[in-house]
Amino acid sequence: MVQYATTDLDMSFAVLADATRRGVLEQLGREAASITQLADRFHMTLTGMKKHVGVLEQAGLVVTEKVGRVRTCRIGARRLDDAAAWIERYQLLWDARFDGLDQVIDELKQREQSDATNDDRDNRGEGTR
Amino acid sequence: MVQYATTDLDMSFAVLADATRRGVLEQLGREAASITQLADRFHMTLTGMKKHVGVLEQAGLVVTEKVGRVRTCRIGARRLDDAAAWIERYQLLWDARFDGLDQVIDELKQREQSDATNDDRDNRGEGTR
DNA sequence: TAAATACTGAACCTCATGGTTCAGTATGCG
DNA sequence: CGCATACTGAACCATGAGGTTCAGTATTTA
Repeated sequence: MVQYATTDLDMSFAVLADATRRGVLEQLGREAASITQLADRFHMTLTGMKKHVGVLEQAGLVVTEKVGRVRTCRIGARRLDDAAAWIERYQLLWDARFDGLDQVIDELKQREQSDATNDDRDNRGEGTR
Repeated sequence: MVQYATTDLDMSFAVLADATRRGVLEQLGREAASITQLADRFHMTLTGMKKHVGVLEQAGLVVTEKVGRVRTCRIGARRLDDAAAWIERYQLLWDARFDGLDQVIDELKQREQSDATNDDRDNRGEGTR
């Protein structure tokens, strides 16, 4: 479908945006588990958990292996380095920006105060029709 | 339930799961911009970009200020520390898990070899934990 | 004052997500 | 064998995300 246009980074972050999936990752980080065990632990149907595991597996964050009728899930070889790297890069940008802007911010705060006496409504402009 | 204070983390990661939003953050990290400028840069309607900015603003990652008819967007005071922290914590878990399993894996490989000389082609040896 | 600019909000569209139920299939056990 | 267990897949559902258009409102500019 459409989804293949999305990048690894998109997928990494999207995967992490779900609390259940983060929980599963942490759980598997501690100990391998079957689908049933995970479903129980997160109060969800087998089918529902299977989907989450599928997402995690497709992202390379989890590997599974079926032995007999039991599918065992473990954390996968892929780390979250790309996501971590993006955030780290952004932190640098942020630091540079804010370090350089410290004076400007002070100025803005002062200006804000004088503006407040004048006009403090910013987003609710309609009074007249 | 076992879950975290899901909302913040959920939001942080969800915000980052969109390439446009990541781009906007990077852009604003370099230089403040109006909605129109951002919309142009990312080939999107004003309304569309406004929504993204709204999401970023609600997450505290962007602040905006309307002066006259122009709304100027800047990166906000909030850093991505919570997201970074989660990933970092997971990296530790991951390392511990995989470091701890190194010997096991080595053993398994060796066992594989001796098994191959035998007759048993079953190498799914993780049964014992 | 009239026209262009910049944003805003409502309504709508399409598609993905997170979850379910239900009906299988394969496996293990007594 | 016959039943319970464990997973699988299809179908369905509700919600929300990401985007659009269209019709405004407010501000600047000529």
